[in-house]
Amino acid sequence: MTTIRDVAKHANVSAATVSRVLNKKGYVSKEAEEAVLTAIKELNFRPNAVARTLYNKSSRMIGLIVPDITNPFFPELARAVEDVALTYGYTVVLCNADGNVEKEHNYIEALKQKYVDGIILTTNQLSFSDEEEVGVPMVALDRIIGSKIPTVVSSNEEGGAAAARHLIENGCRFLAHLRGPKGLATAEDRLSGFRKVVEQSGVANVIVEADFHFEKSEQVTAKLLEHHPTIDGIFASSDVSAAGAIKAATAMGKKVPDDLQVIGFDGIPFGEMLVPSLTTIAQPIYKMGAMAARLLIKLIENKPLERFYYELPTELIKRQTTRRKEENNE
Amino acid sequence: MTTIRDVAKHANVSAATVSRVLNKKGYVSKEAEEAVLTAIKELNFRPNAVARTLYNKSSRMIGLIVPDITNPFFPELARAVEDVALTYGYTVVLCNADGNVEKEHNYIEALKQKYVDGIILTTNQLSFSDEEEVGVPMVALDRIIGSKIPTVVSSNEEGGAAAARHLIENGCRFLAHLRGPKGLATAEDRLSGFRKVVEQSGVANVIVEADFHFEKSEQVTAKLLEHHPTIDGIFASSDVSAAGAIKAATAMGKKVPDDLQVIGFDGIPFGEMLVPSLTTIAQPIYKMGAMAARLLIKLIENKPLERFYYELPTELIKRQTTRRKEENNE
DNA sequence: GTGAAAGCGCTAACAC
DNA sequence: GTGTTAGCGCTTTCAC
Repeated sequence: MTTIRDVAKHANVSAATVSRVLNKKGYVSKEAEEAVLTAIKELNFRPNAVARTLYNKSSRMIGLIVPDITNPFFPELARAVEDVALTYGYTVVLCNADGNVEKEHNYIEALKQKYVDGIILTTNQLSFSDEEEVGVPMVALDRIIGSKIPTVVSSNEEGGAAAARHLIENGCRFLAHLRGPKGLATAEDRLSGFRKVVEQSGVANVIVEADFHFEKSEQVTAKLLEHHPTIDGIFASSDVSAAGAIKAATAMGKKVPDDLQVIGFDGIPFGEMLVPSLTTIAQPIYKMGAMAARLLIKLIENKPLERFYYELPTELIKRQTTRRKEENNE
Repeated sequence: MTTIRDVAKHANVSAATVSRVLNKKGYVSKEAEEAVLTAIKELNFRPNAVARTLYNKSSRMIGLIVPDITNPFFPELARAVEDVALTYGYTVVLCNADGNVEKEHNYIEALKQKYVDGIILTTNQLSFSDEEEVGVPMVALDRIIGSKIPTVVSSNEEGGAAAARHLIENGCRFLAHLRGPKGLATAEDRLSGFRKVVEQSGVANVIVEADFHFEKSEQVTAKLLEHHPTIDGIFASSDVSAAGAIKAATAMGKKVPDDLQVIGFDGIPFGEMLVPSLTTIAQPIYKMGAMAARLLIKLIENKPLERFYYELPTELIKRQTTRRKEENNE
């Protein structure tokens, strides 16, 4: 491995001078600079990032802690984070914490020991009190952790409301909501938006737990439709959950959207690939990830944040699993 | 930050002794050890990973370079790599190279500068001659890079053959293959397996490019079915591609599997969520990732590898997009 | 058994 | 402008 001292010798200057031209800091004469530059080329020198990190206490790495990259919501988020990180010269360390508090803690410790400059958390659990000083810049993504930690979410409550509105406007008269995990703020908000609209309009409704989970949604929907055959609209709290509902309904001989309309939540690419394609409340997933990354980098660089809470709008994407009922029009 | 010297002072020993107990290396008296251990507890000392890395030239990190984590084949692979890495005390740095040679090179350089212990490559391109010394342990995953780099793939050719066989056995008489990107070994192998079976059995067939891509598959299938309305079986080179084919066929009024049978390749969870659920040639994705990670760690630890080429079997998973044609039975 | 000292490769005071 | 030096926090010879 060639070091800064090798370069220095080769260019007949001192290590300090080489460091100066590398970091474009301090005065260096034109001649010295050129000598160093050519020496660097000739020796194919690359500065050792670890030595730099040790001195600077900054690794230009950020940690991204997700519950499970296998959950189709997260790859796009991760991609956005990575893209922005790359732009600013950071690399990202991926951690799957499975919503496990201990695993998450261990990751945070391990990341700190590596001098990561910041951490993006998209975890299920509140794994530590927000007041507790973590000692490293953090931002929360798609999860609300505490008032001290900058947060990026989408408008889950309004999204839930929009979903209910859409089904009702389409003529549905008995709605079901396949809700997400209890205690998870995003799931609670979607439920709350749904509930408000449904109560206001006086439409019959049931709410059941489905945990964002495909098989569980399938099972739960099967039972639900058995007990309440007149359900004609389902709002699933994730697109994967919606797919489970559609599968169960189809297996029982119900036609989507004719007998039963279904709307999901998330807007992952997979919804478009279903037949019929899935109507959904889309979150701006990539934007959320990118924004979280940008906020984190601002935090790292001690730049001022305008706010600590960013709520990005969701959008109703009408596709084929919902349709205005003709017979209800005059 | 508390350092090894703080601990040393607190325990009335030298830094060297602390280091010895930290690494369980060299002789340390029982008393000294205990004193150090309690000092560590009391001061809540955590060794600085970067300082260690600088000295040891090993970061206990591995780089994972994928084309795009957003492609649903890769999250499971990444998860497997991360799980195994965690088991052995490694963390993983995620890099999306977009099949871009330059990006990939930059990543490799950046990773080396960080003293990563090894790299797993799942890239589209051969980005450098295999002979060229990269200077860091590497393994290739789902891609064949060169004879010197240990490789993990699944049996793509046999999988392609099995797909063709399945369609033919089911009574299809005119097959189409939506092939993957030209020049990509896995895609070529699937094609080659398909072709062998089809030629041997003398079944009519067409081959078109679809690039593993949903929209492209949809468009290409629409054209294909227009020109060749009697096509009754499609082998798509990825599950996403199969979804595109199904969508196009359905849009044209064809019923799957009655009018047209479709089989995919990959075995990603998404295939099960489709209605009808997707018959596919499943790769053992998690296993492949886990094996690659284990091989890499062996390489890192200078343990002997049994082989340099591991081909894991694919498996036909029969679901609802294919079905034996009754009218063809006697 | 244990400590002093050197050094991993880099940066930043502080001289000159 | 440039070099010398100390030091980031750890590990490891080499004395004792």
